[in-house]
Amino acid sequence: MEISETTYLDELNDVQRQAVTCTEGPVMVIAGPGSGKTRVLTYRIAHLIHSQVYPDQILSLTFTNKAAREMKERITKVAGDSAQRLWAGTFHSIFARMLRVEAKHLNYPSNFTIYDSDDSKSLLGRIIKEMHLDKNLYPVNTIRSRISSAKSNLITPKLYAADEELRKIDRFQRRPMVYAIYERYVRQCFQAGAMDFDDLLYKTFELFQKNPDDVLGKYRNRFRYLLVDEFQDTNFLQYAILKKLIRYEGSAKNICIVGDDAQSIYAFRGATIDNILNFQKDFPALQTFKLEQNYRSTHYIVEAANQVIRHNKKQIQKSIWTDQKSGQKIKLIKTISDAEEGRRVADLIVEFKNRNHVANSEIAILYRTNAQSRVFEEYMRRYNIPYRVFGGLSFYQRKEVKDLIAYLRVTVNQRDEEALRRIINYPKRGIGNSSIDKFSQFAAEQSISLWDSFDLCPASPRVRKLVQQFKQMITLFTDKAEKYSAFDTASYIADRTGLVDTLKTDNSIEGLGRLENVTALLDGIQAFSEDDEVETLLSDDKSLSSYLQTISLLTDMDEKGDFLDFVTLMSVHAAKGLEYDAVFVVGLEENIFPSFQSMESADAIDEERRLFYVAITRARKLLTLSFANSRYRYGKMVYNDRSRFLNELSEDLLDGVVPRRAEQSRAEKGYATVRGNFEKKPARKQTLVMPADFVPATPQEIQNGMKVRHPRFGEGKVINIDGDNQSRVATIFFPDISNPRRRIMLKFAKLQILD
DNA sequence: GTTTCGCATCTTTTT
DNA sequence: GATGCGAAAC
Repeated sequence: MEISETTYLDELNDVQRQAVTCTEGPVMVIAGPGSGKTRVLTYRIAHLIHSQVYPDQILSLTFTNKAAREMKERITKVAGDSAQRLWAGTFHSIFARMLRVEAKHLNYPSNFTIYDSDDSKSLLGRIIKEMHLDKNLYPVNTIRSRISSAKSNLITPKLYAADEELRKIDRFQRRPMVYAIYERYVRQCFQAGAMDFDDLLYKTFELFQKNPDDVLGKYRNRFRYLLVDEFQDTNFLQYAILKKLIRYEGSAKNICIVGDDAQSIYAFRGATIDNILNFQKDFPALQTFKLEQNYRSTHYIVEAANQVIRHNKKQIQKSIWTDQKSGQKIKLIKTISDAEEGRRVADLIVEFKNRNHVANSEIAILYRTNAQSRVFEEYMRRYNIPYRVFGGLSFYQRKEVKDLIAYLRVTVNQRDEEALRRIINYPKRGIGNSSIDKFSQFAAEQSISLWDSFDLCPASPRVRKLVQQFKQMITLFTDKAEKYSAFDTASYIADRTGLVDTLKTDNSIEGLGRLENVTALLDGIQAFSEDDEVETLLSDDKSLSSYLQTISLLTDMDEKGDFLDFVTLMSVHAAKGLEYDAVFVVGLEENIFPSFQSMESADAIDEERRLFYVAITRARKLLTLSFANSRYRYGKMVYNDRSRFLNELSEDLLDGVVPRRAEQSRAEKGYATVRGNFEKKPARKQTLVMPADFVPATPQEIQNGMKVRHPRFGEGKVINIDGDNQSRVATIFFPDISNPRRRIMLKFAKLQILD
């Protein structure tokens, strides 16, 4: 049953209605928190369908599966079942779906494997090892993000190798071989018939670039209307793909982007605000709408959000307001320890529930890092409050689940080296590391896959026999997968490999849990195989290969369980787009929120502030902020000052306040502020505090022999200068640190001249 | 080839 | 505090 047009348009305010009905040409909607953004997006799509646009001509891109699913559901309510044919999904899932169809244009198999970040990391680790590079100089995480950002900026290995700027930075960081690692990583992924998360975007661009007529043309014709949610979180590559699809000669340029620069919290992984700025240039006929009325939160909460975000200079001008009552003041809680913080929050949750009779599902605890969840879990258990932790280890990342999935992956794609290595000797079958290394080396020399080396590489009769047995088993699985359903194949594999039997012999509590997880995985596969309701990447494709591609893009946010009543525990990042009656933002301390990694750059602090802005605007009625004087980190006690963000709130909004001035900072009292445990010197001079009016010296100002101060390393003396202009590098001696001779690239350093 | 133990590192945030 | 890796023992 559909709702008539007049009805749904009546549910919108003036600006919202304009944003919905202005369907032709480029449109930008700047949407403050709680301003009805989702409503605008869904009604806009519904309106298009009402205006005789076919649902499958509409492409709607979001960042999470959950957002996409909700949107589809809501549109179906307004526009009827035909909305199911809408193309709505995450960038990654929509493009994976296209790539599956178009794989042959890229010389990839359509059942290509999607490498998750663990796969990428283990592949990179192996490459670094094989190249005999020092893993301390080449940490996988750093290398991975370097490669990821190269891909996100459309820099191929070739371009990377030729890019003097990039190479110079790498050399400066004593990692001159990054380009070679990148080249090899890309080659191995291709060899394995695998794409990583970035490839799903990168290869889509490449696909469009290389096949402008037959492929790109097809999708241009199909998608007449584009919608992009959370546009502030798109990166260069995502925007490049969007432009391919919509910005061409003769295009109607029906693209609608929705976003909020104040909620941009993914700059760390390449999202760039430039996209919003460029959008106005790339689409001159742009019409802009600003949604500024907040319908979600009480006045106090909206005001707090405004006060905080005001400290960020770079912003699109807008003023968020609400006509709601003041509501309850914001609770501010100070505790002596992290455990105490857990207890107080649990107390308040009980109190809030008793007083207001709200469901658990209306309550959320939000923290900066997933590791902070532990104390809260403990107290939720102790108080018998049902809760659920999102983030952290997801279901599909658990060892036993990954093992079975690895078998399935190899069954579908034998070249999938990450999966193959995981299971070739699990359960134990006598094929150890030295044998695998031999095969692997041979494979590299011959440029063939590890799997193919099993037949070609010379080996002892014993190893040969074992490997052939393994190979036959997998081939048998592959045959099964072609004849039987994904579920039948998977159960057969779980049985035949002895995975389930191994787990059954373990009667410990954890062992039982593991068995349960494998059973749950099999249940999931069954649901996928047999249940039409379960969403798949390609709606009609129930193959094992389709299953694997589908789950590799799921996160535990996407698990069901909406019907259960639990308190939500999650990171602030994960909470974006969600809302709750009562929100507890915890751990508001320097070095945590804002994170210590952000301390040295003003831009990073601004991003932390936007993150805090996102956190507080999740609350509808009650917002509670808390911080602890001490907490355990890596099993060590650390002491942090209250977060600077708390000082950006005016006292008249706060309740239960610790008077700010009375709360003398530890640094003022002369204590050394312990920042994690990475610098072990206990009584370090307070060189970390830079004067408020501090302006960093320009690279040219720094001269040999000068005394300078570095925000992290303290005072030091310049003992050498080399390079010029942009690549001017100083060698500075910092007596206060463990490794006192440092080479500092002046372009990046924030030095203060002391002479 | 397999197991065990000690050590280092980890924690930012996610598709 | 947990995990994962490498060296050394088995």
